[in-house]
Amino acid sequence: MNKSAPRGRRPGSPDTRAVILDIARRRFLAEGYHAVTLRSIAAEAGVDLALISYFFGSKKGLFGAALALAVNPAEVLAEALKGDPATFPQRVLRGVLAVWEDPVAGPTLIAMLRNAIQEPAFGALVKEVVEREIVDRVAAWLGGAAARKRAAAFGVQIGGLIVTRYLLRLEPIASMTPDEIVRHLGPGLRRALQEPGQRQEPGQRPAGRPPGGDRS
Amino acid sequence: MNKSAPRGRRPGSPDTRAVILDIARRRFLAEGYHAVTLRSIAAEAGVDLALISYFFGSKKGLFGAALALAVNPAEVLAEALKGDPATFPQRVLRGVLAVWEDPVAGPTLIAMLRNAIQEPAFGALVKEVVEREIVDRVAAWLGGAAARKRAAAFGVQIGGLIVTRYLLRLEPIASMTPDEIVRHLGPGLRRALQEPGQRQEPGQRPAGRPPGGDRS
DNA sequence: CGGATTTATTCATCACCGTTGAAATGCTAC
DNA sequence: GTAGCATTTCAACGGTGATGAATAAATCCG
Repeated sequence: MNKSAPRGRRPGSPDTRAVILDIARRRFLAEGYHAVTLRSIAAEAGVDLALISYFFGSKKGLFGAALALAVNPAEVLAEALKGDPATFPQRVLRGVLAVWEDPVAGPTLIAMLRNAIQEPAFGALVKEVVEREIVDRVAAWLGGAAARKRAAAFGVQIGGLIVTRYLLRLEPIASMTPDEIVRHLGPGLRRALQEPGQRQEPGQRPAGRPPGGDRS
Repeated sequence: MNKSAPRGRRPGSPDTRAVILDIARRRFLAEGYHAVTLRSIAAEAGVDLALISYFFGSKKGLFGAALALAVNPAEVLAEALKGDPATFPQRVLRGVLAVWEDPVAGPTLIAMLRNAIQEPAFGALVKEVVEREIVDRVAAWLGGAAARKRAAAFGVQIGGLIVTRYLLRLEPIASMTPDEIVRHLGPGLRRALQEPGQRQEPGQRPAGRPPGGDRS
């Protein structure tokens, strides 16, 4: 019972590369980077192990290629930046929740973040993107004194939400509804955007700061 | 040049177990779980590979044993719960910063958290401890409506601080001084502890809310 | 003291992992 | 058609964590 396929190229034009990529994506998301072996992917694709190296160079290369087509999280922010400044935190929260709970984008982002936390090379990339695309933009939008630090305080809370809700799945944060999240996190988020000395005036946005303001 | 040690037990009473544990701790903290091989630890300890399995069962067992003697993060909270309620957030922030920047406890906690995020079994343990020791206690201390959810909003921010500052080392949060952290995160943290509907009155703790203890 | 038991240690080996180089085969351009 | 390129399998390598058997010291017990 010699079932080994003949040696060279297969007849027809089967897109083997795409098949491997599909299987890899599904497996990596479901089981995590280290738990998935190249051999098992090759077996599931009905393909020799070496073909994966041929197409993607290495296991890391395959992982990167499989998870490449994620959404760009910066778009959520760009969208949220456009509306009424008074409700900016709510919009960001809604957007973040929508993206991270999207059945295709969410798991991809989670897998990427998981790996960023343990793989320094990958982590540096995430770090750079977040700093440039998130912190700097919020800081520019904020203006005023210590804008970058206020943006950081904002980012801390968004990051905390993501990690506790989606990575560690801590309760009760993991099972709260989006409305509850907005209700409980919105005020603190808004407060973090203000300048630290200031008191919050009831019923209005902190005065004297038109949204197109000066740089930090 | 046959340098192989004789087979059985060594003379004297060398505490080989402790030696292995020491080396393992240093290496795991410096290089991370996956980068360290049991063989390299065994070599550095001048010991056969199988001895590690004999003492600790598996690589995971060794990792757990090597990182077991960490501080109890719940103590930080217990300490902070005792003082003036108005400055509770500041005390927690100072305590968290002190522990996570401690040269011995800090790296241990970071390594544990890193692994908790990628290893579901280990993550479940962290999850349980945090929920029981942190969230529940803060909720009990808070009292009032939706105490557990307000405590969760608090925990989100503390968790976000830890992840962004110590795990991902995002700027500018990673290089801010403790004073700056307290200045920028304190107000948002205090706001998260209040009940969501309320407006913050300047200069005092939230006044007596209507006792309509509605579950959210 | 001396034999039996427990504890510590090495050796040899296993199955599996990711990577690599060589060979074989089909497809495409000239 | 045939030369070259893209795809595919095969075979092997060194490295990994785990495990069972052999051996020697320490300890217990009479």
